[in-house]
Amino acid sequence: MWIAELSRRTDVPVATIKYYLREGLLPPGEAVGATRSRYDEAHVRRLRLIRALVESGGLSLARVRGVLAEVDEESRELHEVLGAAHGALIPDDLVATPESRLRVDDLVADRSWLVYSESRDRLLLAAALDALEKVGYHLDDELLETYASAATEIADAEVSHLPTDDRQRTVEATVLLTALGGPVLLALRRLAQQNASAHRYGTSHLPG
Amino acid sequence: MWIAELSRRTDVPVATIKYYLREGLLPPGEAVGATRSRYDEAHVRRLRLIRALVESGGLSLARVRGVLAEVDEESRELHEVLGAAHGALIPDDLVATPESRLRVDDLVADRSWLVYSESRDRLLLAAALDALEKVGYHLDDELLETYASAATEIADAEVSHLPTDDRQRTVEATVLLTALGGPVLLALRRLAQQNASAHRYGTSHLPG
DNA sequence: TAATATTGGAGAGTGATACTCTCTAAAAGT
DNA sequence: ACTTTTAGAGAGTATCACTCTCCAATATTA
Repeated sequence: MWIAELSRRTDVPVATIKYYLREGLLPPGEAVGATRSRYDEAHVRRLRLIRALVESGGLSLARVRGVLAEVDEESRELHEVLGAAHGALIPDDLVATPESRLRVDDLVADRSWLVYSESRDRLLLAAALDALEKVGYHLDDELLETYASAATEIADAEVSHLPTDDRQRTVEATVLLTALGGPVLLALRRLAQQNASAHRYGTSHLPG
Repeated sequence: MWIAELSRRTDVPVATIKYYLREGLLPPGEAVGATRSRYDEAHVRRLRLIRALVESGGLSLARVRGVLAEVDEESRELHEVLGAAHGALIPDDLVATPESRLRVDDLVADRSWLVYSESRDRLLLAAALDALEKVGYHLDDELLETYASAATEIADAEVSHLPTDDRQRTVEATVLLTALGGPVLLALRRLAQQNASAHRYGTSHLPG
């Protein structure tokens, strides 16, 4: 298909597709003459993936580029792709206090989680805990444990629901579920918070 | 304290504080003469809250402004503040298919969640589900139920851990926990995903 | 065959966001 | 008297993610 059809199929303006091509987010089409290239289903899928990560996952194009590079890394073992993709999703200017880092290491050790010791996700969690401390809000162990248990249930279910037929699909689904499952989970948590809050504080009015 | 000290105490540049004042994110100090204002602890707290929401919660200043407006709405009942704050946290250009909205309504009804029927969080969840559908990834009922159960556990724990001594603190803690608890939860989920993935796919290498 | 439309490629322009800088006149400290 | 700080307002800057404009080279249609 030509670029116009690719645009129609994905609802992405031609100018934007050209921009993604320039930025290396989308691989070039098959050149047919000097002013024409042919695109295929892989381009449609890739373009939809990019838009999903940007629009719904809230990723910057730079981060999408990093994630796609990992997705395309065919040589990596499947269970390494997840860690690598996670790494690409994480900002690179993270800092955390030694206290939080230790707390995270202890949590991981207590649960015997198989996580690379250099995993940047550890740092991400430590930084998130620090952010709460900084505004005077300490997340106590009980709540943190509840989070960790819930996270375990979720992650186990997610990984067991991953398609395994085709490597490329598995990798794509992994990235998608990590990036787009987050918003789903957070939205559910908010609905559940409203419910919990209504039960605790809502005496006078009943939700309609 | 003068603006210089406010800046020192919060690590926010004077120019940025002035910008927040202009933008109405920070209430003006007590004017002392024409070229001098006095700021107090409330300003320190407010400024730290703003930075936390922006830097760690990833909110735009426009959204922070909306959240703060709800936080300052003294007349509202406590259990309404949460819904209002949630509303302010949600983008206003959301759309979702009727199918997803129905699915969300059913989920809420099945669990007998006390959630306002007009709650924009319903729409947020429906839109998140749509985003996954759009890239050809259907979140099946089993996984959605797992998410919902986990979300319930988390939300119940969160709401029961909220401080209740002082109204202003409760409201602030609610906003903080909603905005900054998300990153904590997502980071934990990622660590748990790596663990699950290692158990499922990681046969040859052991994490070091 | 002539007129019209589409494409690849590259550079420039745009609009939003979140600052950051500069300036002025007033006042406070020394 | 002199230096420093401030409020307030406007202008300038950096980044991001497009979006527009242009050109020569084709393709398509009349």
